Amino acid sequence: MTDILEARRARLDQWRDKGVDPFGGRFDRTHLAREIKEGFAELEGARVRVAGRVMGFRVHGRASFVDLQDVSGRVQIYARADVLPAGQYEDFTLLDVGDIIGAWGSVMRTRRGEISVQAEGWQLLAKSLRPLPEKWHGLRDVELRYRYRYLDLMVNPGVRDVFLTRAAILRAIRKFLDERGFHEVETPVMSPVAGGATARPFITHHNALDLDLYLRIALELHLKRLIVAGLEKVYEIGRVFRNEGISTRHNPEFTMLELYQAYADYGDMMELTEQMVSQVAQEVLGSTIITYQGERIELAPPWPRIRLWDAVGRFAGLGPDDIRDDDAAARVAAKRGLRMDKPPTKAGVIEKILEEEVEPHLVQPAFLVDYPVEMSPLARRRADDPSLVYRFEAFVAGREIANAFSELNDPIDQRERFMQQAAMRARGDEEAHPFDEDFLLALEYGMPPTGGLGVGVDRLVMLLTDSPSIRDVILFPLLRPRPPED
RNA sequence: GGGCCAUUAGCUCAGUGGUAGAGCACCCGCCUUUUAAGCGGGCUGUCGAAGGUUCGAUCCCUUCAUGGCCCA
Repeated sequence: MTDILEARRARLDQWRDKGVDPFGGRFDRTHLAREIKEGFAELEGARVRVAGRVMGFRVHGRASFVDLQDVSGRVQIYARADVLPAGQYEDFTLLDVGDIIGAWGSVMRTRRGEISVQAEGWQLLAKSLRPLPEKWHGLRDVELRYRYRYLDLMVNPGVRDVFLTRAAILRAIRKFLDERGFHEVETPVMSPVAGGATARPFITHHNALDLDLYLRIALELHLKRLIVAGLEKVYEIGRVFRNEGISTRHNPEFTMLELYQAYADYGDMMELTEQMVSQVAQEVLGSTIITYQGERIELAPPWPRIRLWDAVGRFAGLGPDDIRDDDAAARVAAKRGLRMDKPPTKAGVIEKILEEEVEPHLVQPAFLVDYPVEMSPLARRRADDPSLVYRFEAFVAGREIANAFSELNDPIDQRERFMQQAAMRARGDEEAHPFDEDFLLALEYGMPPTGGLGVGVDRLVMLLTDSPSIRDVILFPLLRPRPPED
């Protein structure tokens, strides 16, 4: 190991001795690798300037080949001693795999048909002092892939595609919403109360104010204040933080999209959701039909609306009367042997049954609608059945990808809901929604009827990139820190 | 939190109760259309950590660490 590092350092000194700065300045580039390959018919013979990392290096005596990788892909550099200016070929053979260079010359095709740039000159832009992972197998070790993601991206081509697709998805979402008159806003990450969802927050501390603050677990309550303010159509795409376990579906920090539309309701949100997801897929993948982990899924609207109690009845054989209140719920949980990690309240047991017995059946897109009020402290009650709220969750491939409701704008009902949640917290449910007096104050000024929607962006990206783990779509997933060894 | 699995060279992986291996990478030489270039020669180790069993442990046992998968 140290041999390789020493050899690279020696090479570095060699460049310096030659008067070459091994960490050069800017380089004017005219073409990306892909542009040269795709435009070869017009570019053949033309002079181009390319830059990138040396990923392969084949020396044949007085001629050499380099595979140069830039963000778009790879193009070969063909260097000949009798074409390059005096001395430059000899220097070229001193390159190492991993070095970053710029080169210029004419576009040509080799005898074997490889589109190449025949170098007429080149320069070193950055010396690499460490060996790259194995060129054929790439970086396989999952821990190393996450820990040294830059190497993963460098040598495993599919990984880069996933993250470029992620960027395209975010672009498509913003375009979709901007075209519909939504305003993108930014709200606090740190605040004295972490509400808008049921989850345990992270806590931090502001020194000058001597104040404990929570990292947000949702965007909801600040965005609704903006609806009170009259912005009418707002959205935020931002990081939220939940202090829970790590799994293939959970990372402690992840990205949520939330949007709120004044004078709309959850029915409008359903239409928006199915349109947005299918249009984003069409724009990014060129189709509304996707394959996720071997399942063929059609995302085009309309998606079926299934009442929650119908789904629970069909898949679990239970009705509202079986889980009428907390005591009944506890009996069902005991009878079914449900392993509850929270107290077996009505909300908790229904959530568990959905998770275990209903959601796995929802492979094709579907909306589960009309949730019990106990599960939804921020949603408006149904006019025809006050035990239910106007809420839906959208499922694709057995996973929740969106959650939405007609927002509760009655400050008196909202206060009662917060009090119910406080009671649940007193009974030991650490995830119950906190009481937020400041939010109630905003509601008391009057919030128009509003439809709100939350989308788990990482899960959407997983779906559209056929990724089995959330860590495959998060660039730097949380790992225990480990000091680098040398 | 529980179960199972993994951890051997920079990377990808074999392997054995008796002085540790391959390919890639790296170093030297040859080679002017190669592309997992080729040919010849060479170098590469705290076998995750600690303790135990043993004449002897990378291998067997225990604990721990990190990670993965499954369960909760």
